[in-house]
Amino acid sequence: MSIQWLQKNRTFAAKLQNMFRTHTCGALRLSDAGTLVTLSGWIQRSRDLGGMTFIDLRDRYGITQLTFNMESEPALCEQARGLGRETVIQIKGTVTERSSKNSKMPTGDIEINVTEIKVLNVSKTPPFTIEDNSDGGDELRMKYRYLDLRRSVVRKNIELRHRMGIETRNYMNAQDFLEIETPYLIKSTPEGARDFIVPSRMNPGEFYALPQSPQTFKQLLMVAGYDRYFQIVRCFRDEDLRADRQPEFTQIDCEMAFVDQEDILSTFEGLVKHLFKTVKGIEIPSLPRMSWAEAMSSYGSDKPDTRFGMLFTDFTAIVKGKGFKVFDDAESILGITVPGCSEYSRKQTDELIEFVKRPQIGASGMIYLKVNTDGTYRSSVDKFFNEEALKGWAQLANAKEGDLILILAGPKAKTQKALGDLRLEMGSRLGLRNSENYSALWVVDFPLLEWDEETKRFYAMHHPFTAPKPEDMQLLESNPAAVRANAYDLVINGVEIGGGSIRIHSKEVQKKMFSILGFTDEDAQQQFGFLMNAFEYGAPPHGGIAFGFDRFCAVFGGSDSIRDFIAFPKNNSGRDVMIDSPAPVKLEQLDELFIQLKKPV
RNA sequence: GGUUCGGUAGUUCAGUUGGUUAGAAUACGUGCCUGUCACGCACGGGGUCGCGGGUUCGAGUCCCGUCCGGACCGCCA
Repeated sequence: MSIQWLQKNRTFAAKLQNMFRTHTCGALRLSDAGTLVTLSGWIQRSRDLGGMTFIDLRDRYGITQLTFNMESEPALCEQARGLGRETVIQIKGTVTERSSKNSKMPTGDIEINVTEIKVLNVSKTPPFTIEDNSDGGDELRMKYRYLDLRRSVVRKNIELRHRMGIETRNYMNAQDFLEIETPYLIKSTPEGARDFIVPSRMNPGEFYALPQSPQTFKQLLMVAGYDRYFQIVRCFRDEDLRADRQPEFTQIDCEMAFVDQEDILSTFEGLVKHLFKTVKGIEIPSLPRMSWAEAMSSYGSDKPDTRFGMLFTDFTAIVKGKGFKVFDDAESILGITVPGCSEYSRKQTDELIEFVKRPQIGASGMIYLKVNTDGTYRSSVDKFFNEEALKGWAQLANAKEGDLILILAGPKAKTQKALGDLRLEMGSRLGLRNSENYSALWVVDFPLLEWDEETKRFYAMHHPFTAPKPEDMQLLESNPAAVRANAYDLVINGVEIGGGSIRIHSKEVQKKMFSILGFTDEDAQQQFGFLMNAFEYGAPPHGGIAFGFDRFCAVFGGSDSIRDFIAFPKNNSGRDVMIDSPAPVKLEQLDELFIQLKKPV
């Protein structure tokens, strides 16, 4: 698919010819036999058979086999034998049909009978092999990322990212969106993630911040009348990292004016479908919508993996108060029905108990019910519940003979999360999370606010510019926690790919929002006065969405980690091990910035 | 801030209950080989077992500390 896409979209091959090459290493076919060609590339590997030597010459486009014959060209053959891996060479020769073809290679029908070799640059022996199954570990591959990028598996990811970017721009352009750049040196704001800060030499003691997103700027563009904006833009967050989180990452950032939630969802459902179709060649059905409340109660997550079932069953009503203390003390008793696993051994169920008790999951235990194929029931709480009670559980959970019911009990939110993790684990164990299958949906009707016990205040679940649903507006004073927002997330295969909302466009509502979030009027004015003032000059109703571009690419590439979709990513500790950053700076540099370190490092 | 797994040849890894000279594969070097394509065969070089301390007659192996890397929790509007 990658090659087809490139052929369809490039005119490069025709323009390629120059002194270094007439063709790429992926271009030649049997129909080119007899042509005199010049190729340049890297030596992937050579095979010396004594009488003759084969070299695999590699570039971005593929691999072409070169042959050297001891009988006809002994000097050239000797020279070829002496060339090490990753040497850069330029050769001239004739395209020849192979006597033994290799059907595994696109160029496998031909080889180049070489008449001239020019070594353009030699290479040290690379620290790991430049192959699909490289022998290099992650750390080494990152240190020599320029070598890692030569591997076709990584290159395909980078190409995928390029196609995603181009097709995004194609779609957005066709929909009359303008791509507009916004500044990277902006101002630190208290809400949300920690900012990366940048000292200002010309304004001693003052600092820029790198944007976590262009949020306020895109809203100001709406006020300015640029009613369809997008940008593929770098964003920065100084928080701890994960396989799917980098300190700098890329968003497809979008905003529209004179729209409601429906308009936004349908516009960007179009983008999602366009990308699936043009990049993956898949026609996906219309995206289902699920309320946040349903996602939490049925999947225990606001980003449900809907590639498989195992929805939650709430057992609380039928098992609580029957004399089993664990259940009687629990706020919520929830379970999933795992199909076809009633034969699980004691060892296997113990393993699952171990799994849910890990501190990261945090359940205090797990109860199971095996609905055996002979119609009997076997549970870990047989002492407390008779056969008839267990039968009731199975009925409630819609369990068939041969199924295994796994039940967790405890505080509601914690139990939902733990069971959600267990559900994903069971999905993985049963092979139901194939990265080639796609299940995308919108999660809608998020709560506007989230209460934080530690700081005893509300936080915006999405961000403080999100508009409450008009019908919930009256609850804003009386019961803020119950207010739902016109906010939505795009979820694909259990990964949060995008999120957005309808924004507040009235100064009064925005002021009220800040006051609920604990801002004084002065703070709000100081931090976000520029936005609220702008709202006084005819701000249109507007809303938008942003997609995590790296994650989008990773999901399309079938990977959990975004690192291989970023040319030069950082490691778990935010370090670039190739250039060795971050790094100390000279004292003179700090002096210029009027910065003094607490302790000399 | 926390949990957890790992660090041994250039590289990926094995190394049993603490016990003789730390192994394999691959890469690298040398030689042989005319249809290979992960070519094959033979030979060879290659080690501060992350670092520091401790226990012990004896530590790659056990203990403590520390550094580095991976995954995760907290965090990430």
